[in-house]
Amino acid sequence: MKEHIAELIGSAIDTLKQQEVLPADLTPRIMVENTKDKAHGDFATNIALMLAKPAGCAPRDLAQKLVDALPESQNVTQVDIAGPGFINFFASAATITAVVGKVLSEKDQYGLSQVGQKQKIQVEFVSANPTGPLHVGHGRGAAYGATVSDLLAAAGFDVHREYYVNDAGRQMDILATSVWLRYLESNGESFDFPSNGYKGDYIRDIAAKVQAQFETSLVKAAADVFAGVPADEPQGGDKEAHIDGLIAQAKALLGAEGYEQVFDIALEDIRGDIENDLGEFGVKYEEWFSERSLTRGGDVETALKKLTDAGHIYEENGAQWFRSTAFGDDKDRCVVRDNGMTTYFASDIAYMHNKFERGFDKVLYLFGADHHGYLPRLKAVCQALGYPLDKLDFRLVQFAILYRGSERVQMSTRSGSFVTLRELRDEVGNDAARFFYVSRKSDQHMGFDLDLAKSQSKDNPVYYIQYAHARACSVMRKLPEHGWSFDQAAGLAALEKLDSDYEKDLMVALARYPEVLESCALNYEPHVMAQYLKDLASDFHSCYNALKVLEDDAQIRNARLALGEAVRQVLANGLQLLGVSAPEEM
RNA sequence: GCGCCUAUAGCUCAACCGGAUAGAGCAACGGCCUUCUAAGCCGUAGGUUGCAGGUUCGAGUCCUGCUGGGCGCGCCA
Repeated sequence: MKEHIAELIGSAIDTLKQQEVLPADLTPRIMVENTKDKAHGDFATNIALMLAKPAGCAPRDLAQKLVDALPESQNVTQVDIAGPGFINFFASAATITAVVGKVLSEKDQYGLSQVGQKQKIQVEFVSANPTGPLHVGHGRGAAYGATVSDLLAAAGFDVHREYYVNDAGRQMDILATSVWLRYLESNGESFDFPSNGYKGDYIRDIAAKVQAQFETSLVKAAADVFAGVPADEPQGGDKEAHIDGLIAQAKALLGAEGYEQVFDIALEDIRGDIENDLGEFGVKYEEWFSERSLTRGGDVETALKKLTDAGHIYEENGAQWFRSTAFGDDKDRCVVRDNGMTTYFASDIAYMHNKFERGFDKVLYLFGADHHGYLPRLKAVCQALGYPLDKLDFRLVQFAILYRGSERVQMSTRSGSFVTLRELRDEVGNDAARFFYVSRKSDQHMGFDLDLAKSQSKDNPVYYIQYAHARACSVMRKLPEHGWSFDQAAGLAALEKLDSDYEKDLMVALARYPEVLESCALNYEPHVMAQYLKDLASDFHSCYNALKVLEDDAQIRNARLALGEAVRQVLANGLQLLGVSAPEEM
C-alpha cells in the first residue's frame, strides 16, 4: 500500500514538473509513513515539506497542488492536507481488510521478502575462545547473531553463519596445560595450581576424559614438571612467566604427539560443548571455522604474500608490519613477530581473505563491544587486499551488565566465577532468554537483572506475546463446543463487517509486518521485530477484551475468526524469527 | 592523553535512516472475571530527552563544545 501511495505521489510530481511548478531535474525520495494519530488518516507523506524550497512556494500551497494532481485510486477514499503541509491518506475498507486473506493464504510464507536477491552474506558471530563454557555475556551476541541471520534469510539473502574457532595460540596452550595439571593431580601428584591457569570445575571433567582415554600413560612427576619453571605470583614471581614455563614443560615432557592429544581432547570437548549449548539455544551454524586450518593450510602465508606483493608490509626490528596507517588506522600492526611466529592478527587477515575468496557478496562481523578497536585495522585489511569497503559490515553488541537485584555481578572467565549461558537458559528458559537479549538495540548497554530474569513470571515480556498466540488458538478450540466450525471463505467475505477501531488497528498492524521484517533485516535490528510483536499482541489483547469472537452471527463470527487466525499466523511467524516458541496453550 | 559507544518517566527500554501532542512495560493508585484463558483489559499519575550553543519550515534524532558512564588503545589471544 505504501508503494501504491508513493506511485500516486510520483505521478503527481511528474504532472507538476510538466506544469513547471517543480524543476524537472528533481528526483525526490518519496517517504510514506504510517500515521500515529487516526485523525491523520492511515498514511502520510511529508513530500510537500521537503519540496517546498525547490518549488519556491509555501508547503501547504505545494501540498494542495500535489493533491490536485493525484490520480484517482480505488484504494484511497480521502486525502487531506494537515499541519505544516503533510498530506494524509485514508485507505478504503477493502484495502485494509485485504491483508487478512493474504495472510491466510500465504501462511508461514507471509512477510518473506526477496529484497536480498539471493546475495551471499557471511555472518560471523560469538566466536568466543573455546577455553570454557559460554557465559551470559556471549548469550547476547549469540541471540543477536542468530536472529539477524534468520531475518536476513527471511529477507531473501543466502546466509552463511560462521563461528571462528580460536584453536591456536597461547590461551589454548594455557587451557591444555591446565587440563593436564588437573589430570596429574587426580593421579596423586600434588603441587600448587598455577594462579594464571583455568580453574573452573569443567577443567577437572576434561581431565577425567583424558584419564579415561589414556589412563596413566601421560603422567609425569610433579617435581619434573615444575623443575626450572619460574616462580608463580603468590611466591613473589610472575604468573605469566610461570604458566609459560609450565606450557613449555608440558610440551617437552609429553612430546609433540602427547601434548596434542591432551590439547585436542580439551579443544574438542569445549568446542563440542559450546556447539551443544548454542544448539539448544536455537543458534546453529553452517560452519565452525578453525583458526588452525588457516595456519596449516598455508592461508596465512598466502594472504601475507598478497599484502607484501602489494607493498603493504615492511620489516622493522626483525618483525614484519602491516602498514594499516595508510588506511586510517592509529598505528601499524605486527603480523610476524621477531621470533618468526605469526600473530593473531595475521590469522584475521587470512580469514578475511579466505571469506572474500569464497565469493561472499557481503561479510558481516558481529563483535562484542570490547572489540571495537579492531574495526579500523580490519577495514584497512579489506582495502589492502583490494576489496571494496562496502562488502564489509560491522555491528557491535554492547555488554550485558549483570545484576543480582541491585548488586552488580563481577565476572571473570579465568577464575571460573561466571554465570554460564546454560545456567541462564535452565533458569529463565530459552524463549525468555532469546527474546530478552534481542529486545534491546544492540549498541545499547543492557542491564540484565538475573533475579528478575529468573523470576519466571509476568516480568518477562515474551509471555505476553505467547499468551496472545495461545488465546487465538484457544478460541479456535472452543468452536466444536458450540457445534460450530471455522468457515474461512465466509469469514473473508464478511470482513467489511469488522468496522471497529480495534479490528481495523489489527489489520493495519498485520499489513505492516512485511516492511518491519525487511527493515529489521537490512538494518540488523531485531529489536524492532520484538517491539512490533509486542504491539501486535497488545492490539489483539485489547480487541479480545472488547469484542467477542464467538458470536451467534455466523458472518461476524467467521470474520473475527479469520482475523484472529491471521494475527496468530503473524505472531507465529515473527516469534519463529526470534527463535521463540509459539505455544498453542499456556 | 587519543579513539569508539552511550545518556530519554522512579526502574528497564522504544521512537519507523529530520516530521504532527516523545511512547510502552515494571513499580504506584483506581476500576473490570456466573461471558471465548485475568500470564489479560480499561483508567489516573509520572518528562526542560545529561548541559550549553548551532544547522532549518521543524531536532530525542544532524554538527560543535562540556559533563557523567561503558569499552578499547601489546611483537597478548
